[in-house]
Amino acid sequence: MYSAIMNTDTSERLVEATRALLWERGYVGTSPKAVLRAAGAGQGSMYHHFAGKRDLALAAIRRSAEELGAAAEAVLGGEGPAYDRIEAYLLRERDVLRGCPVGRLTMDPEVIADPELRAPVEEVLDRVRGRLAEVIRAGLDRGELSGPLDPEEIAATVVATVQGGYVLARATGSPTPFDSAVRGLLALLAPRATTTASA
Amino acid sequence: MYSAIMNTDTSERLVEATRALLWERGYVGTSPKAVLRAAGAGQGSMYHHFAGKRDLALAAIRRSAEELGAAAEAVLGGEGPAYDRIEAYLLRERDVLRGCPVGRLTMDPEVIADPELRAPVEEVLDRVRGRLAEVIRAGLDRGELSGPLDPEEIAATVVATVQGGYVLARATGSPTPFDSAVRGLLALLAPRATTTASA
DNA sequence: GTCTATAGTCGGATAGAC
DNA sequence: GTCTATCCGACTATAGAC
Repeated sequence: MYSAIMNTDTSERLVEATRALLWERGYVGTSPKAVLRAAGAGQGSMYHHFAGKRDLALAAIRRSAEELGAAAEAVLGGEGPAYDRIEAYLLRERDVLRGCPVGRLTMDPEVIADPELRAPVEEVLDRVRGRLAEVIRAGLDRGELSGPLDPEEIAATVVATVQGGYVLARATGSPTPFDSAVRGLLALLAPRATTTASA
Repeated sequence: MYSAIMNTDTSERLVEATRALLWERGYVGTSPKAVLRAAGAGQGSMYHHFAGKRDLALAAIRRSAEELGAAAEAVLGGEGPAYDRIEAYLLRERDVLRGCPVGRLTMDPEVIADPELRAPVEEVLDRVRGRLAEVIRAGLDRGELSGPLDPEEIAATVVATVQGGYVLARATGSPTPFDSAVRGLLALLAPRATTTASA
């Protein structure tokens, strides 16, 4: 395809269908047959555009990772104070009960065992973590955040809280524990009486 | 089995093999055949002791949940200060790269869709969260923890950080981000200069 | 490019001998 | 209680017609 325009074509529909199924059922739980049914295509179409299940999943995972990275950058790249940007990241619109389309894949042994499939997952999660660390570091420098905190560690805590929040929400069948976890973290991050350790 | 003694029997081996496979591959990724191979049993044995895959998984999930609850209670039930007990919970021995044998199941659509399979997962996660909330509430009452914090929220944050830490660790193939997330959370929980909001 | 037909393997479960 | 034999459908892929 040298003409990149015009794409509600079959290839496109196959990738989108795969993304949805990967999100819901993971790699092991997603069959080519199910993808074809969802995309409204036949066997031949899929094997014409992709080498097989793995190749199709690779395209889908790459796109999901890209999308997640863009969404994170959209809320973290702003101009406000560090706390506000972290808050925006934590409170951004999410389909909590569906879980994270990227984080979910880490529980798939076949994804984790395959370096190429795992790479987009690792990269985007690292990137978000790094971006959060920058925001936190800037916040500490400007005195917007209190205490002797390691930016990399806090960034990991923030991402982990979100990823773990999905787990709690799915376990209970309700978004409530996700929201609780996020509010708890925000309370811990909230600038206290700025008496730092200088007392 | 009215004589509860004597159990390295087949039934026992089947449950243990199922627990291990469920942990590694999840419900959809675990086949009866793989369980039988791991347990060194034949088809007949399994269908004699259990009604089928689902029934076997139910037994395995219940046991894993029980074990997790006991491990959590062991570190949280101590006598020390709240911070120390939370720290003990966060730092307890874990096979980080294998993920959480219980939390992992929340990503399995067939487990989540089946109320009986989901119940042990929900219950134990709720129980740990409740137990942590008690510890935190006591810590706040005794002034061991600072600030206007909601015990239920902080408890959710603590459990979420652990569950999400597994995700980050598996994504990178290293336990490091799990440890970072935990240390970040401990730094946030650490009693500051106890100047609370009374200034 | 897309379709149907076909192949070989595995998944989950049953039947019946021992 | 445990075993082997067997069933049927699903999974992943290939072949070849259109």
